[in-house]
Amino acid sequence: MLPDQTLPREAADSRNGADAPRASTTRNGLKITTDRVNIREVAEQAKVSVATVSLVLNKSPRISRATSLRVQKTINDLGYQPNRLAQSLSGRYTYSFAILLPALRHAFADAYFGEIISGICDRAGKMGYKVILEQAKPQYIKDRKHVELFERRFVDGVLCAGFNDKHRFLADFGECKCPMVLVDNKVASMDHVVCDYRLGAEQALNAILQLGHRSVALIYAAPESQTARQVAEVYARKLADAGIPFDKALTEDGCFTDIGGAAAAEKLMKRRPDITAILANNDKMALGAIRYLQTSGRNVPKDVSIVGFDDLQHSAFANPSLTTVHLPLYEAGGLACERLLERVHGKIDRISENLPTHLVLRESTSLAPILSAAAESARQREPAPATPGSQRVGGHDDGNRG
Amino acid sequence: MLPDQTLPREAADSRNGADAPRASTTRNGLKITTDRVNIREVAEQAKVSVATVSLVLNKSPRISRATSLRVQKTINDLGYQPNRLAQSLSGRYTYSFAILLPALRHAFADAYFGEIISGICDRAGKMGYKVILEQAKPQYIKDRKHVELFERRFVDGVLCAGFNDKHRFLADFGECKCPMVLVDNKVASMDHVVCDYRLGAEQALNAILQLGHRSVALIYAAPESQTARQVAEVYARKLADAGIPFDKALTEDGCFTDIGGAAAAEKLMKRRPDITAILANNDKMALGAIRYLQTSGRNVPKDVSIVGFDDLQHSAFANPSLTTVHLPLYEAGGLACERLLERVHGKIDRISENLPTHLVLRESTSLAPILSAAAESARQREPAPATPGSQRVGGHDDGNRG
DNA sequence: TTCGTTTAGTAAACTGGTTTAACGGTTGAG
DNA sequence: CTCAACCGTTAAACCAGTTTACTAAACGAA
Repeated sequence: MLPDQTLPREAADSRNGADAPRASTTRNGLKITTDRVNIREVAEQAKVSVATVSLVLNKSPRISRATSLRVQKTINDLGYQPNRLAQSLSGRYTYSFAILLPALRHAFADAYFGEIISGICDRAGKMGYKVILEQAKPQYIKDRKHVELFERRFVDGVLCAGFNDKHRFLADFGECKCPMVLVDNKVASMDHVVCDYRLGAEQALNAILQLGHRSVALIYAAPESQTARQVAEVYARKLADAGIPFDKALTEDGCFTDIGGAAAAEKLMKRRPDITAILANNDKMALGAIRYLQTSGRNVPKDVSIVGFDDLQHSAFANPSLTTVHLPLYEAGGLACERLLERVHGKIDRISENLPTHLVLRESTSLAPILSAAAESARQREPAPATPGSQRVGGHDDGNRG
Repeated sequence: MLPDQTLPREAADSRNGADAPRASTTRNGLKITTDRVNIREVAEQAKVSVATVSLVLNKSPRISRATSLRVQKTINDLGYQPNRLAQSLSGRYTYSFAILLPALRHAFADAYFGEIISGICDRAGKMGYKVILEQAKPQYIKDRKHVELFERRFVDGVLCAGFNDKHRFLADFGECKCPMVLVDNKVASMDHVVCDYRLGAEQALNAILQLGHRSVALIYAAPESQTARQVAEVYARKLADAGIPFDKALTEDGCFTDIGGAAAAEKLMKRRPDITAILANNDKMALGAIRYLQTSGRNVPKDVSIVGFDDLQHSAFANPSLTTVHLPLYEAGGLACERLLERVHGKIDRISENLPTHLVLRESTSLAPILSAAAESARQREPAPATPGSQRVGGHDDGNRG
């Protein structure tokens, strides 16, 4: 009622310092606090200034060991924990990253993204960072919510997976100087951490060619994606090196989905029934292709061998289990996270990491049919080149080229 | 140098009001602002108070239409966006939820959790909430980081998936009055949104029994989990209703994994080679079981029928494709998210939702072997009860019991 | 003894919003 | 023609931290 009843904060606080015996419930005569203990109560209790408590929290060397210990004890006694909203508001960092994925149906249920996300979350957790999940739906991009992540201080950085050249909004991050790292894809000259698809393709095709296959098809996807193009390039080159001319009829888009893979396999086999091996740009399409081949009465691997890309966890439990190029997606996620943090902390070097792949030989590949009979009769002379089972074909490939 | 050079904020600001022509770069004579436009600049430009801008932002009815439009225009002109750290610090909400998962290896790569996460993220996005990802590692729980999520104001609520009775830390949320909803599991009397495992088990067993199977095994997992126990209960009851006595030798723990499922199938078949049908508590174990059966020379479904639980996306592309109980995990995630928000906004009703399942008939089930021959000769009289392919066996089951 | 130089700690500005009590002006009832 | 009620707006307290410029005390050297 009286106009002078509202006192400036300092006055009210000092009055409280005299009145209240231990604080923690009532703050000044007028209002009741919201239970949680804050930095001012710690300061009061420890008989130091708020600034000192803050410096202790941030391990500043300007605080003596004695004071630091005393404040630390008060912090423990009171069970004080700093409010991170206040910390981030006045401090430099939010200690959060976002993971941005394409607007696919149930995107987070995809094992490919799942591996990347797991890698990011584990590493981020170790670095003291939280991870938030975002999906780049068309409206989301139109509203520029991806830039808003930075402008409204949701995050310090963004990790993008599953995008390619046609996703023009990726350039926005660069323009706004927002730290962003692409995971397992490259676009223009943006920062990225990728699996070595070139190496993977070499490993897959070496295996296929060594098994004697000559009619080798490729189920590709998203030619807008640099990594996908690299696989196609290596496919063409490796076949050429083996004296097999490139034939467009041997390639088909599988849209990265199992249904797409099945449809692609159908088109391929109808066009070229002589195909004995198919390389697919991911495991989903490979499993889709196997599904089609089996439905259409063919045997995998006896009639047609299949090789995938990814090495998803359930590919080992397919029937037949899938021979595939293992991509270190978990590791790529973790590394991207680490590099992103360095960037946030001011490091300006371009981020461009290439992680080696390796081939996992399982049951979906075998000798080319023509060679099978020959091998049968020749068996007494030497064993078959590849024995089934899950065996890793290791490390670096020579990768010889012109 | 001079002690009186540092003026109180008001003085400095008013001085700036006279000096600076349009603000936005220099704030007072002494310091340069950090580029982003804040609410005070908007207020200045619109010639209203900061409070008014805030009220306009929050669509308070106390502001006249004219003023609101004018302020809105200034906001658009300046491209102002409120800093959400400041909003959350002074406001009531953080507008963030956490998803807490168990500390499994690469937890986010699991399609089961993926479906739930997708459901949560989509719904949270629509409600204007961000979602952060957390994993309940042992050290995490020891450090009480799960409670810290609330204490340090990271989130307004938590959604937990993949836990059961033995995860005692779940009780901490209740004690601290922290809004938490369990997704697809029940523990004690905590708030939850679950799939109706009882109904699902009925649907699966109805199908199995109708196909004439009498030796039906169960691959269960996590008996600490209420939903898992429900499936086991319905399994025992349904068999009893069909005059088949319960036999512990027909049940085996599969640990929810594909490897565990394969191992369980092996133990079961060695103990009871007469088994002709197996119900597994999730798709992973079902696929693992199929894998073992095929490796050991049996045909699925001719020798043994398999039914799973989950209906993960890739189960339709297995060979044979999996007959399974579809769990509305995506929907459960979304609904849990919605209920959690209501709870955060003060609604106190207990949250207990049960979402109906349905059976998806695919290729991994067929007539019991004994009946197959009989059906063959009887074919001219009536068709086989179930035709293969992916057909949904709809809606609610009668679920008759004592 | 006196004058720099550390050292340890603090007051106060600062981050950018929300919210509440109050205020001046207009309107309606008595 | 008052007085009360209402309406739109605002000043200032408030959320809970970080950071900077300053100061008092202790120290060492001249």
